[in-house]
Amino acid sequence: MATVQAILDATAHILVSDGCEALNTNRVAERAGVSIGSLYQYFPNKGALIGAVRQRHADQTREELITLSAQAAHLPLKQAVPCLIDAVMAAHRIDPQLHQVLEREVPRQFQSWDVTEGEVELRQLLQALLQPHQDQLIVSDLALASLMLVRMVDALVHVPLIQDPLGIDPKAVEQEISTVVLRYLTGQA
Amino acid sequence: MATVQAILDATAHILVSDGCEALNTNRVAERAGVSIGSLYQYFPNKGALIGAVRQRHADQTREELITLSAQAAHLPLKQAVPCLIDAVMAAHRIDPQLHQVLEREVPRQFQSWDVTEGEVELRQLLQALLQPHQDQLIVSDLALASLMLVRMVDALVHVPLIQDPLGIDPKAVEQEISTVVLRYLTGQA
Amino acid sequence: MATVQAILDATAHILVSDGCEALNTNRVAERAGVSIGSLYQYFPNKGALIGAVRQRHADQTREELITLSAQAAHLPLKQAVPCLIDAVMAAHRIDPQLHQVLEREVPRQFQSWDVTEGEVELRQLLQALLQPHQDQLIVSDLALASLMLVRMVDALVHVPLIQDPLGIDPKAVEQEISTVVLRYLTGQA
Amino acid sequence: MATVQAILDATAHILVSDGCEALNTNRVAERAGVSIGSLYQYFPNKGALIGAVRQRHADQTREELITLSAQAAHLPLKQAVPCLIDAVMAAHRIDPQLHQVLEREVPRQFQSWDVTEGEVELRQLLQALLQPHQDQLIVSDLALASLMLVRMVDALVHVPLIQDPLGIDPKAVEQEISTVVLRYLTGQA
DNA sequence: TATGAATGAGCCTTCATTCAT
DNA sequence: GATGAATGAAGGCTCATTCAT
Repeated sequence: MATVQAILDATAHILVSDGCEALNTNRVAERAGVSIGSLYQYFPNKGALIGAVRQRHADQTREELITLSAQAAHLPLKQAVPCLIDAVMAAHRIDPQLHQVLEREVPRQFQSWDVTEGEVELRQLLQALLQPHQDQLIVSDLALASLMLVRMVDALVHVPLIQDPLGIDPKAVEQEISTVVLRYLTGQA
Repeated sequence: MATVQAILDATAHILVSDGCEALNTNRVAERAGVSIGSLYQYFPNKGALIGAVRQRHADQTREELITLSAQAAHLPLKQAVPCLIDAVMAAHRIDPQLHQVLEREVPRQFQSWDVTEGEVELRQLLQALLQPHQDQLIVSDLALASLMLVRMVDALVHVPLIQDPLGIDPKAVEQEISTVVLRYLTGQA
Repeated sequence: MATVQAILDATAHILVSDGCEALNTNRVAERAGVSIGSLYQYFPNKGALIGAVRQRHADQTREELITLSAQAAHLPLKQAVPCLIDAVMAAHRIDPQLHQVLEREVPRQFQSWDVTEGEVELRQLLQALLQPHQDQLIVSDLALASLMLVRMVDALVHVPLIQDPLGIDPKAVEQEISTVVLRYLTGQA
Repeated sequence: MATVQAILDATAHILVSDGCEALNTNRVAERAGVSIGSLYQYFPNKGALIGAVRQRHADQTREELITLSAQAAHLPLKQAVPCLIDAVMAAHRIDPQLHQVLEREVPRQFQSWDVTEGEVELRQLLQALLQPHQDQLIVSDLALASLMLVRMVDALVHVPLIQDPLGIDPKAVEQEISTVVLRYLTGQA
C-alpha cells in the first residue's frame, strides 16, 4: 500500500542520510507524510521498520544477483567470473549507501537471523555455478572455496564504491577483483 | 590513571556483552565503580568514550601487527605470507568481540575519520613488505595489490572466528587465506 | 440490536478477563466482530460503553433481586431473612467477576451518579419488606436499619464468592449472614 | 528524603483530587516540583508510585488501628466494642478520600497481594481481642465471627464518611455499628 | 449504515549532561 | 578532584476518536 511504501522509503532515506541512530519513529512518520499512528498500524515497532527495509533491500539484491548471474551459467569460466563480479557489483549499486548502513550500523537488537541465511544461499548458488567447471579448478574443496569467494568478493566489491584516499582507480579495482578470483580458482588470470 | 582505565574497561565490557545500544554513561560509571561526575571529568561526552576505546583497541592491534609482521620481513615470500596472515589473525584475536562491535555496530555519529587512516597506514606497511619480493610478483600495481590484499585478508580473517553454518573447518580457512594471497601475488601456491 | 449486544458482551468479557485498564474501544470492536466505526455508531464514547455494561448488569441484578425477594414478602421474618439473603446472593452470582470489576476497578471518570441511585431504591424496597414485621423488630429506626443492612449484607455477600486465605467455609459464611441480620433486627437468631 | 516525600504527596493528592485515571508520571513530577527524571530515580515505574502511596497509607492506618485498639484490650466487652469501632473510624479518617480511591479505583495491574494480607492480620488481631470475652459471646466460631465483623465493620464505617441521599444522621450510624456488632456477638445491645 | 485507515494528543520512560556540595 | 542528585529534551508507543468511502 502507498502508506507502507512511503514509510519504508522514509525509513531508508533517513537511514542513508543520517544514520541508524538518527532514525526515530516520529521522524519517519513525519517524513513519510503520515501520522505516527499510521506507522504503528503497519509496523509493530521500530525494529520491524528496519527489518522491513532490510528485507526489501535484501530481496531486491537477491533478485538482481540471481537474474544477472544466470547469464554466467553458460559462459566459459574466464568470462563467467567477470560476469558474476559484475552481477555482484550491480546488486551493490542498487543502493550502496543503504547497504552500507544496513551492513555496518544496525545495532545488535535489530539484527535478524537471516543475515547469515542470505550468505549461505549465496555460497550454494556460487558452488552450483562453479561445479560445471571442475576440471579447470585447482581449489581442493568447492564448499570452502565458495565461502572464501563470497566473503572476499563482498569485501572487494565495496572498494570501488567509495573514494580511495590514495587515489586508486575504481575501474582498476573492479578488474582486479576478477584477477584475484581467477588466480585463486585456476592459478591463472 | 586507574580511573580512566576502569572507565575504558567498563565501556569495552558493556560494548561486548550488551552491544552499543546498551551503552550509556551512567551504566559505564557504575560498572567502572566511579561516579558519573568522574566519568565526565575525563571524557567530555559519550562519543569520546567510544572513541577512546576504539583508539586503545586500534593501538593494541597496530602494535601487535607491527611487532609480528616484522618477523616476516626477512623471510622468503612463501613463508612471509603465512607469517603475515598469522600476524593479522593474532591482532584480531586480541579482542575479537570488541573488534566486531567497533566494526559493525557503532553508529555514524561516533565513527571517526581515522578508520580509513589506519587502513592507509596498513596498506603502506604491506607495500613496503612486498617491495623486496618484486621479482616474484605478477601483480601489475603494488599499491593496488596492497589495497586488494588488506581488504580481502581483513574480510577472510573474520571467518574462522565465528561458527560456520555449513560446518567449514576454521583451520582449513586459515590456511586457505595464504593460498588465496599467494596465488594472487605469484600465480602459484 | 445484535450489534449492540455483541459490543456489550465483548466489553464485559474483556472487563472480566483483563480488567478495566485493558479495555479499549478497538479491542472491544474486534472482539465483538464489528468495525470500530460501528461501535461509535451506537456508543458516543468509551465511558458510555462501560456505563451501558454497568446499566445492563444493574438491571439484571435488580430484576433478579426483586423477583426473588417477592417470595419473602409472605414469609415470617425468620424465613424471610434467609430468603432475602439468598436473593441477594443469587443476584451477585449472575456475574460475580463483572460485578467485582465494576465495583472496584472502574475509574472515577466512568462512574455515574446512579451507583447510589440503585442503593437507595434497594433500601426502600427493604424497608417496605420489613414494615409488616414491625412488632418483632427491636431496631429503633427502620430507615437507618435498612441502610445498615444493605451495606453490610452487600459486603458479606461477597465473602463466599472468593477463596478465603484462612480457609473459612463459604457455606458457613452464607448461613452466618442470616444470623447477623436476625440478631440485629430481632435480638435473637 | 524530601524529594521522595514530595513525590508521594503529589501522587496522593492527584489520586484524591482527580482519580487514578488522571494520574500520570509527568503530572506527579510537576506537582511535586521535581523533574520527571528525579521521579524515576526513586520509583522504577508508575506502579511503584501507587504501591508506595498505598504502603504508606496502609502503614499509617495499621499503626493508628493497633495503637487505638490497644486501649480496648482492658475494657469490658460493652465498652470495648465502641472503642474498637472508634479506632477503625479514626483509622479511616486519616485520609478517607485516598482510602476510597485506593480501595475502589486502582486497576488490577497495580493491585498487590498484600491487600488481603492486611485483612488477615486484622482478623487475627480481632480474634485475639475477643478471646478473653469468650464467656459472653454467643457466636459459635471465633474465626468466622472475626471475618464477618471485619468485613461488615469496614463496610459500615464508610457510611458516615459520605453524605447520605436519604439524610440519615452520620452520628446515628456510628452508634448503630456498635449495636449491630454487640447484638451479633452477645445477642444484646 | 458499516467500514477501517488515519489521526495526533499525550503518556511512560531513558539517558546524556550539569552543578552544588 | 570526586560525588551523585537533579535535570529535561526526546523517543517509543497507545488508543480514543474521526471521516471519507
